Amino acid sequence: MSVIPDRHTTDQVSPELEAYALLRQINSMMEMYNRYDLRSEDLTIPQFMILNYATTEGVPLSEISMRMLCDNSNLTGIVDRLISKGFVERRPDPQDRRVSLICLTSAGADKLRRIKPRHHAHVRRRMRSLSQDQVSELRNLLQQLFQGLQIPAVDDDSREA
Amino acid sequence: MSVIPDRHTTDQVSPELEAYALLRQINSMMEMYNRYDLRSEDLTIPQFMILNYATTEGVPLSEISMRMLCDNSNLTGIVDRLISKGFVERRPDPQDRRVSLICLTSAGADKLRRIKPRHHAHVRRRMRSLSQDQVSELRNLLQQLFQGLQIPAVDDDSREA
DNA sequence: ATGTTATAGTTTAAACATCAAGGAATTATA
DNA sequence: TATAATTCCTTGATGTTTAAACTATAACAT
Repeated sequence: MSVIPDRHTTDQVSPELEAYALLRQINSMMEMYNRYDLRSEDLTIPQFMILNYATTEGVPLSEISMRMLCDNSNLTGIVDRLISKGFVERRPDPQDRRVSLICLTSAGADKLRRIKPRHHAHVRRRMRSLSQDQVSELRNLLQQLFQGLQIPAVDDDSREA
Repeated sequence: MSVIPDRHTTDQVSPELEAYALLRQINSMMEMYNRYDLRSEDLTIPQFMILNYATTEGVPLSEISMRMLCDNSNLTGIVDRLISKGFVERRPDPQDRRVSLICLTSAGADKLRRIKPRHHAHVRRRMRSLSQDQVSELRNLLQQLFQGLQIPAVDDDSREA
């Protein structure tokens, strides 16, 4: 392997690194498309995600942050903006006064009903370069990889005990 | 290892949407791990990425932003921070006075030599839940998907004028 | 009751991203 | 040569993310 740091290609030798680089790039491009789609609706990606997780009955903020794999503190500001747009509201949980429930308003539900089917259609269309079988195969591989990631990395090179 | 049960399971019907959801989640988790790894080196992910693209001879900033699929304006501040840490420097391009070349310092090269092999090893290790064949298969599918995304979704007419 | 620990959410500051706008240098075109 | 269009980079406004510190509530142990 070359020691000299060379500009482009020769670094990415292993299939693992190639696969991961592709995964990141695909994610970036899909995000670009999603951002563009949502722009005309005056929504950002995280705002749309929260809208998707909220319900009319209300969902605890921390449940949303767990699903979104992010910290509670992220959501505070995003929820604030969604509230100012009238799409969600905060309501205290009568069972547990620490919890604030994120509730979809009827305006939010309308918005979601209008956007979501189109978003899903876009995602499906953007994956048309794969056959149905290939999509299923991809999903299975990603599922397996995801589950492997769930159990946090115990380092090999760091001998414990 | 239960992946959080999704309340809205009725939404995720198609393999395409499932695959995309998994891709996003995997990307999030890998980023979490990467961020954690780099933390001890006092580097952020974007800083590490720029470091990887920079060379001692110098690379135009816009070349880096193209590779990173981001805007030039992102990099200005990140490069500033890398400069203040002594890992890169800006040099004017004698050929074209508009461009500023991002040059890896020897300190930056040292840092990179120390971090990069470990980072690559981590990525490979985190994909161990897939066999070698599965990794190759995944790479091929992602490659195909990525190429399909390259040409922006023009609905039907993929004919060249 | 008292104190400890854990959980839910917010706040803050620093870093990053997106987008629009602008300055400076280059290239294209008349 | 003049001017228009383009390219490279930066700046500023708005929004998101991370990490740490904080408030308030809850659960649990003496």
